[in-house]
Amino acid sequence: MPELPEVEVTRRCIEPFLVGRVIEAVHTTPASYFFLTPPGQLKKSLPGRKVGAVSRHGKYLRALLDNGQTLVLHLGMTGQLFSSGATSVRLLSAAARAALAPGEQAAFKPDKHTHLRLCFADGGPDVLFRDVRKFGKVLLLGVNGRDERLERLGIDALEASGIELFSATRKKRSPIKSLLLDQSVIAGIGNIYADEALFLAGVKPTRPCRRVKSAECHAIVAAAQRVMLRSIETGGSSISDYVAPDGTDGGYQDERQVYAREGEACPKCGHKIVRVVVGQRSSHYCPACQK
DNA sequence: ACCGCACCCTGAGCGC
DNA sequence: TGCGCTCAGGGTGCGG
Repeated sequence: MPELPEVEVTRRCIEPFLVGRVIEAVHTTPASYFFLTPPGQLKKSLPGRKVGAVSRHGKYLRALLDNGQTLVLHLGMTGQLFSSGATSVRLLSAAARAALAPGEQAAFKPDKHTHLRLCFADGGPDVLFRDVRKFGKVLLLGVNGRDERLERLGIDALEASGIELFSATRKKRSPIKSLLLDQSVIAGIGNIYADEALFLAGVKPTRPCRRVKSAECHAIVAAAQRVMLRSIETGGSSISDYVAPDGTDGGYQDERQVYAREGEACPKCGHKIVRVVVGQRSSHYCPACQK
């Protein structure tokens, strides 16, 4: 599931396939809530546009266009952004995977889940946006276009300090885990990195915000940044459907301490990792190390 | 005002 | 073998 590190890895990988290229044609699936900007409008507005910088805020990607418009992408739960040259069995359906000989890699062919496909005037590789569960988003912002969901975002998690988190805890009663997932406070932290950060900081996910001390907030944010930077280095977490744009798997899932390790031994003390539900999300922690 | 929860979607995995 | 149920979860929006 793409969180900040996976989105950043995606940004770095897809940037060379976007920057400086002129869009020639746009292919999409039919209109759905996936398209905040209707497909018809994308097909009308995007051709002829040259792509400039590709940036990221939280889990959102933004591609600046030469006319001042911005193409905004959110990978949602299962979004995959990659170039047409990528090969990976992870990009294929289970049925297509089963048909492959062991070890064989096949080039990806656009399927019913490939909601956006950008073709370029230079005739080089296409850029594809595939999303099985359609929780992702595509939005074309006008020159001075504003979007509430983007303006609501808090400071990017890599730029944050404990101060933003601590000041938010003073106003809330909810569990600290829920606050970490609140994108309007700190943007980019998702379920995996929230659990990992709370483990490293020794704070139980269910602890009410008001009972989290300032020093603990600093520790949580520092830990979140540490695990996310490390995850970016290793190519992100390839749990669920995430795959980097070059078709490779990330490596961070192998470094998880607690996430999806219910019943396993805590790496610090050997206690069994426990799973509870906090704010409709499964949360994993060590009952001995996290108070 | 704040918080919990349903909902959007599809495929994997499991039990019968 | 095959069907049907459950679960996963980011973000939004509603209702208590």
